[in-house]
Amino acid sequence: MMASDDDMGLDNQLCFALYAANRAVVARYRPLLSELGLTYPQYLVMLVLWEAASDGRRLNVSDLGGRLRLDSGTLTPLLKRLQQRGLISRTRSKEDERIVSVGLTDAGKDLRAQARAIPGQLLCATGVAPERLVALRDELRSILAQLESPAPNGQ
Amino acid sequence: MMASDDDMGLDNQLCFALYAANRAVVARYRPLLSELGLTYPQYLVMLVLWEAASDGRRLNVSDLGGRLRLDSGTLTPLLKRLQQRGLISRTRSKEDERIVSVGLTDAGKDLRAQARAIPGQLLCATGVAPERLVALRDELRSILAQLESPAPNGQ
DNA sequence: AAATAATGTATTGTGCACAATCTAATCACG
DNA sequence: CGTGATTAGATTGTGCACAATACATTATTT
Repeated sequence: MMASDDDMGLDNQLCFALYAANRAVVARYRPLLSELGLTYPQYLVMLVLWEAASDGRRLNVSDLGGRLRLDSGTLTPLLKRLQQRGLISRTRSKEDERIVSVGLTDAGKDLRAQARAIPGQLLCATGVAPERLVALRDELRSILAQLESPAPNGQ
Repeated sequence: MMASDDDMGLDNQLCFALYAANRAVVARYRPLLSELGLTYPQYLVMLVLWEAASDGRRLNVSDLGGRLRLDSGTLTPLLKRLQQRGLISRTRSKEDERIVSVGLTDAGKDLRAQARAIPGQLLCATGVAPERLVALRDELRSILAQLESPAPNGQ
């Protein structure tokens, strides 16, 4: 299968669109999250914790990493900052001292109420119909799944 | 217009899909670009420079920033690293000493031949039909344009 | 011409991402 | 038990991103 310059064009255009759109979304969130004292990755961590907390669950660092596809090199300092801000607690498991369990403090739980107002504003800012956003989400998930699957597809 | 929890769901899912898909694409590029001694953002800069060089043009730092939506705080150190690797030249304009003009060295031009092989492999790795990728690109561009437009759309 | 403003880039500081390495704790097995 | 392998996090180092600031150069104003 030959790679043409047209391939190069589409691939590069798609890569840049993905790269730029993601940063544009983050940029739109930034001032809103700044009011909560959160960065965008911190917000994503909080979303996962809020969801788990609604079932009364705590999560390990590796659970968070699995959900967000982030490793300990990213999560450890991020979680320490959330802890310093009093939003989460980090405790070593008594059963297995290697494991660090992460849970929300009362302040962390309370922050959810303020965060509720944010997503609607962003959906609006995209100026795209919800059903197209659903389709977009599904396409991105499909690509994500493909890229995460092993298949380096020799040749 | 009320924001429901469903809104929160879609928005968060879309944000995460965008965030994760972008990083997954970058991760797929990484080993390929590593053979060229480039990072992903450096590769994007080189793409812009390769395109300009085909017309014999040099670009200012602000031109690169406009294309890639990056500011000098990101570009200056990135360009210095490309210069250290001998891929680009950075020269102050004689007419206006504030301006730094960026152009490709011979080594930088030669690297394009090696880079040609890369995009095809990535298109293949997505496992998605080209026409769907075109549609995805256009959706992302549309969102990007909306988010970059001023319209905070009061209320 | 002198003062002021605007422009283009550079610098500094914070916070991701991720590779590579390290450490400590658990597990597997003889 | 003890040895080695595995696992979960933490640490270190590099390179983006971006806000804020600084700096030098050019343009504008008076």
